Amino acid sequence: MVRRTKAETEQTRLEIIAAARRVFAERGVSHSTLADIAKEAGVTRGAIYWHFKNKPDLFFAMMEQVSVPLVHIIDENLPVQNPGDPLRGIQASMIEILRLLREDEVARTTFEIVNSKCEYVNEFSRLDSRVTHTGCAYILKLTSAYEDANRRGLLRPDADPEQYALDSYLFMKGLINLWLADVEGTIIRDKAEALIKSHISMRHKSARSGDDAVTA
Amino acid sequence: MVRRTKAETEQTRLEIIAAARRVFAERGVSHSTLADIAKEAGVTRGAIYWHFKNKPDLFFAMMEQVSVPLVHIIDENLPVQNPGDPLRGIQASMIEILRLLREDEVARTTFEIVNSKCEYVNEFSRLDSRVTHTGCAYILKLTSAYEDANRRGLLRPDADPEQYALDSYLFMKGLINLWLADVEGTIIRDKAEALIKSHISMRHKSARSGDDAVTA
DNA sequence: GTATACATACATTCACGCTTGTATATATAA
DNA sequence: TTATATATACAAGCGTGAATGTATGTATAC
Repeated sequence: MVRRTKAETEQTRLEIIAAARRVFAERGVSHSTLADIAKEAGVTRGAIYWHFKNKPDLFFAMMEQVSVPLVHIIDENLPVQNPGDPLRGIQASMIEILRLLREDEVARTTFEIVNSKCEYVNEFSRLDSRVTHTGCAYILKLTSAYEDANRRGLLRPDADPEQYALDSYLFMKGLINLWLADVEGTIIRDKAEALIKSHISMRHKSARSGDDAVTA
Repeated sequence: MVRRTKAETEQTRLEIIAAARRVFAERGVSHSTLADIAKEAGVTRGAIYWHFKNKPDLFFAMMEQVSVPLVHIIDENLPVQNPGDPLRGIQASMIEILRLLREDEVARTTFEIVNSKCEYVNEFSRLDSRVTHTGCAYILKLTSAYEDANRRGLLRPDADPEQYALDSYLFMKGLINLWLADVEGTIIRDKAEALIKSHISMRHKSARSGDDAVTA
């Protein structure tokens, strides 16, 4: 086969990425050959080398498919959702990220690969710093939200917004990791949402009964 | 060369592990060949196959070298250190783990490999569950400590010890990860200890000025 | 017609596990 | 005490298979 229409070409590109995701998830990135991926996608290695420079480039394209909606989720929930209660926004962003992991198989599989099925050396080390960069952006947004909450007098008197933000980020980072590792769901998959609420509730200046009493 | 004394044999074994650690750290586990490791250790592949079954077995031996002192640190600091204040013990265990990362290059390098330079598929997936298992043990110990603190009335009235423990574990998991990724030290390496104190202080039922006022 | 979007073929490199060879240590018997 | 047998601790080479990148072929959309 040969030259196709633009739409078909793009379709081929997407199918190669989807195939790469499946193969990466099963064998790990290092042990996934471009021949395997090509076979899985129903094309040959030539097609892959046409669309992507090499394996790291393909891997990066696969990551982009998820990092974009992830940033979108954060930006949608963090500040806008509950203008009156920033803590609500933070909590919402965390819960929505978890929902993404639960319901979006593409996102979940990609996270699994990025977390535990890729070695960040040589060509791939720059991808690692890219992940870190995205994380730092989330930290900054969390810091703003906590500063806002502090101005509104919602936080404990001894609160440091920047440290709260870092603490929350590390919590989410750890949560995602363990959530992915906890395949059987016995450790935290069923407790994750309650855990997030506990994490946020801990920051309130006073104890709260339910999770609806939100007043400044 | 051939048959040596027991002490020399053990020395060879240790040097092979040390060489593996260096090579793994540089090239990643998948792309490290046993020949590379042998050359780095000043032996041949034959020596490696004598001491270890295969690459996963060698990798596992490398991990054991660190997981043993890690568990020791936790057990030494968590309950025993400050019998009067369990929160102190939790904080101490966290700070000591960080000290291990900072001062023990063997531990630090091993953590780097385990975290971001190994793909947990096939033979290596069982090693991943081993890491998770060690983590669960830490969670249980943290839970006991928080339950103790709660009985002593140290925690916020709305505290749930089990959720506090999970939150702390996820925090440490995320902290170690980001600490390792933060090679330049600009993100958290210099703030890590303050962050731990903030994390613990947040759990106290009332705000505390310094970090020395510990009374039941 | 020509650039495009692939498929195909090829050459090189290289890791892994196995097998075989050998020098040394240790135990035991004479 | 010494000779011998055997286990130990490694070295070295080999065959197999496979992955990468590139070079080239080719049919089609534009």
